[in-house]
Amino acid sequence: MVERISDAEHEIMEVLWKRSPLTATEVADQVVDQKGWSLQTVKTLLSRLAAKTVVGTQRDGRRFLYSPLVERDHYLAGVSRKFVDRLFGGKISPLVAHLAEADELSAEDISEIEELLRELKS
Amino acid sequence: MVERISDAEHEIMEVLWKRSPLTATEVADQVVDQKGWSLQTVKTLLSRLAAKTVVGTQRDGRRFLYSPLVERDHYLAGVSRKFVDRLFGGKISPLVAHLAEADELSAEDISEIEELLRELKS
DNA sequence: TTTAATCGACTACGGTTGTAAACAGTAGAT
DNA sequence: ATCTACTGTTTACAACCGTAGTCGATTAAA
Repeated sequence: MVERISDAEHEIMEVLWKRSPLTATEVADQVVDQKGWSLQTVKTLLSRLAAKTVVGTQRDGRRFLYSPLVERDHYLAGVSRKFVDRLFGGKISPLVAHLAEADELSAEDISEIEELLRELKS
Repeated sequence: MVERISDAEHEIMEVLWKRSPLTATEVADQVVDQKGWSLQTVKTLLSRLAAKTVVGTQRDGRRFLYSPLVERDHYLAGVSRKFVDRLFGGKISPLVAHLAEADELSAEDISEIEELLRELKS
């Protein structure tokens, strides 16, 4: 089971999943402006992620290089499962139905999903 | 925007969405065994939900009757949106793809979703 | 009418989260 | 050799969460 990752921590993970290893400052450069966080905040989040052993650290002189230790796919699969279980009794069709009802599905979404399903069946 | 509802609170909401209004004890009867909570815990959760104005209270003698003030559909739509936004860049097809890859989609799920999409397009 | 059961309100308390300041070590500049 | 800038570490702190004990009021029972 993958450790729980909070919302703010998840932002950091996304950065590292895009490219790694990175220093704290490099990570910060990609989120500070967008999220309005301070460098200190980013460092705290990185430490917490490291403590949870969901990112790994590698010394590079006086600083650390951070890299994800869990794969994005693996993590997403886990949280998706939990989400669908908790809110939709484990079935994804009600979720699709909900998004559909709320007009959250674009024509593009629809064709993409159809394509996916076609592949699945073949 | 609907107030944030925590996991434990959500359990309570599900009970109230099924039937309402209910007294605290009645709500508790439906979750205490299953979740291993005490009656006090249920009362606390109900109070917090009431404080968030996501359930309403109606005096009935010395006790309260609790009812949901937000519709389940509305709430689910909101959290689904947030979830898909945060983890999948707002697009649901990657979510479907994930569940599919993890073999989480049964043949039944697939046909249900196809049916949904057919309806959408008509 | 005294008592026992029941209600909601208030209090508690350790853990997590978001957000960061303060601090201490160190490498590089002067 | 000193100072400065940059690192990670430690500490902070309020809000939220899970989980519940306690307390004062009230009602139903005896």
